[in-house]
Amino acid sequence: MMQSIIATIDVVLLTIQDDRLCVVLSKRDKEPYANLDALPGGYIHAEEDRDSLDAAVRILQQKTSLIPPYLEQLRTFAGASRDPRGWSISVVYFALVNNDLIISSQQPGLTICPVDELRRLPFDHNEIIETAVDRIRNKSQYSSLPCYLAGETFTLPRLQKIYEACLGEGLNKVSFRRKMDELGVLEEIPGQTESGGAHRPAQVYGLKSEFKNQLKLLERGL
Amino acid sequence: MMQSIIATIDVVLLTIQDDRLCVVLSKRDKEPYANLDALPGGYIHAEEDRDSLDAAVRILQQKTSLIPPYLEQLRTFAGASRDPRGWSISVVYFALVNNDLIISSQQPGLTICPVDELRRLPFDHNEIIETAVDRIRNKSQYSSLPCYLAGETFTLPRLQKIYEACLGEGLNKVSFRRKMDELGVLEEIPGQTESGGAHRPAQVYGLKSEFKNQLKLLERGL
DNA sequence: ATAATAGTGTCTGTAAGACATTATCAA
DNA sequence: TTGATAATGTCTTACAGACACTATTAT
Repeated sequence: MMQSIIATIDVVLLTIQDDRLCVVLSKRDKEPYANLDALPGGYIHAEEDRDSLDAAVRILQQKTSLIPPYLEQLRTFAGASRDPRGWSISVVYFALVNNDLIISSQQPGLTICPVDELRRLPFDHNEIIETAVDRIRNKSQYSSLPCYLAGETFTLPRLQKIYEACLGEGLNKVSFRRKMDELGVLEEIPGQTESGGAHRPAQVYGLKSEFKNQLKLLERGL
Repeated sequence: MMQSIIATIDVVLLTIQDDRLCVVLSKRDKEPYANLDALPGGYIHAEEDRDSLDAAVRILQQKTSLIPPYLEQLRTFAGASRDPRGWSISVVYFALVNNDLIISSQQPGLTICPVDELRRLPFDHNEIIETAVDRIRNKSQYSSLPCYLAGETFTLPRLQKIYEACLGEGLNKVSFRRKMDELGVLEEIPGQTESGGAHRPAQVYGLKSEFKNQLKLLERGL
């Protein structure tokens, strides 16, 4: 005789705030752990979700009012002891979004917290976030992934800060620029510069349209 | 009202046969698709499996009589249309094993098939295997992963063939050996060589014991 | 002018691949 | 000896990081 298994989706939504990698938490409105901050999540709805990606998009939309520019499956966390309701499966998704979009979403109950300053979270959400941070660290080494954190337009110094926040270490400026050039996903926005103080203004770039929905990989890492 | 969701495990068990990357298929003993070859899989048993890894080990043991030296989660495939029984979640694991162990397991109903010669399989198992091949391709570039396909002892030319089968491309011998040296997971077995014909015999190596249960990563890939 | 950061040129050490040479076996 | 593969030495080229220099702004 089979006892029933709870099927849920959780999303690790990452963003950059003050040059730091942060995770977006949502205050839970139901038990268990009502009123505590946790990863945005919810049940899979077999009647309306065609697959788990569908479910992740729906849940993210409900909890954060956002459609992030990047969303992929992270991993599944499943077992008897991770949820007080019983044996549960959580298919976890991993999303990136520019901080400004979160602010402008005006969704109540959201908290943005640096990933290295998290307190104890409900369920196994700390472990899940660790896994997500490992993933972004890894992919940032050889792909255009962090560009999805940067918003529509950005300067190269800004993008380097984002890569550094993702990787958790400083990068060589010359090498970084060579690699971005090699990646070939950026396009200079002609004539547009950003003057951020008493110094030479920086050229503004955007993602080439063909890479807005497609990661580009490097042969050798950064 | 929630309709129930089927929770299963499938395992992509990969091995090397005749210098080719192969997947181990198991003849299904139940409907749907009874008597067809498919990935070894089964229901999660909430009463006896503590988590999904437990379930994968149990199912693999039942279907193949094997405990592979390497087992990790691959990805979850979930949706309404992948299984005729209804909305299903399959948490898929990815395992590596030396071919000799499969032979010696004597388990009936197993087929070993090159991954590039697969016919149409039940469910979304073709897509799942593709994902697994992508994974091994990727990890083989910068880790000791393929060593788990090599058995207890092996020569460097043999290991290079295995890496090449995983990567789907030839490798430079000198670079390969430098990288294996840099990885530092191998130990020469003193005095032991393998004479495979009318030529100089090759030195035999094994995995250092501290790496038998731990992947080692390269800073830069092969 | 000065300070501050953006952006680029150039040098150097390292690492990867290509090639060649030596080693060791069977026939 | 010959042929085959193992194993290693060495050369060349490419690339990553370091450093320095130029560019352009605000004050």
